[in-house]
Amino acid sequence: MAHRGNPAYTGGMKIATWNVNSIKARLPTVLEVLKTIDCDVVCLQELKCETDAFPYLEIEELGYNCAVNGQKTYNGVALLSKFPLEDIQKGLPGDDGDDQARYVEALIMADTPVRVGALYLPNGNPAPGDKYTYKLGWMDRLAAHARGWLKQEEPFILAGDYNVIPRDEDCWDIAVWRDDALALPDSRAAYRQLKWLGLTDAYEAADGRAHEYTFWDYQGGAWQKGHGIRIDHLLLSPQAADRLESVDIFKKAREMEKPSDHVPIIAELSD
DNA sequence: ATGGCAACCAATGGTTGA
Repeated sequence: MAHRGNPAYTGGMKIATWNVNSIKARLPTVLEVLKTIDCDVVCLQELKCETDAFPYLEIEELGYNCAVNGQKTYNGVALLSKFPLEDIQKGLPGDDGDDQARYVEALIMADTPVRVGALYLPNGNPAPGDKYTYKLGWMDRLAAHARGWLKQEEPFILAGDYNVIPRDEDCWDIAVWRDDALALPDSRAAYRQLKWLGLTDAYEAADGRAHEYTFWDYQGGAWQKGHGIRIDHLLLSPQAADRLESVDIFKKAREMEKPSDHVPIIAELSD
């Protein structure tokens, strides 16, 4: 793949997920980051724009095919791929009546095709409440969908903003987060349920260090103080996990001009 | 005691996010 900048490189795949917090407000930053991290597949969340308003031209110019599930003002997800996309599906099965644009998947036609789902899991606050119930229901639907995929025994990846802090050491101060929808026992149990199905958290498998984060609040100088949380994850099927080489959190994105409050997390897979 | 920060839509403030 010449686009990797290494003519001798003939395979593998770099896949990133990043909550951009408005693709319109962030476009110059997004384009610069995408060029820098140079991934084959990118999952974007919180586009905050309708499908037709997605900046297709600018993103396609970087060599990406785009599958977009947009929505006005809120949510919105996109799947970008330098390989052709097939079987594009928007929304999770069982989403009937759910008008929130939080999921898009496609078959990435790499040498070995990989199915990828790009997701923006509900925040769930305040908990308890309707929003928390919606979050847990959404996670159940995601697990049901993953179960169906696992039966195919093919490589697949569910990547996105999960809005779940998996472990105490994935935040700067668990005392602050313990009663938050991102860390409550039911949220963590639902995340563990995904892992018990046989999915692998790429970060935990390839790195696993405590106090490495993907989100820092805009408020209170959280970035400068190191007050972050790890909530953006890539979950890999066994066939994808077998190929996991490394994971990198692109923290540089948080100190750029007009940054998102999230940064990309990147997994590299071998052939 | 409150707002803090950023983006959005709509409207000169309210809502959402995490």
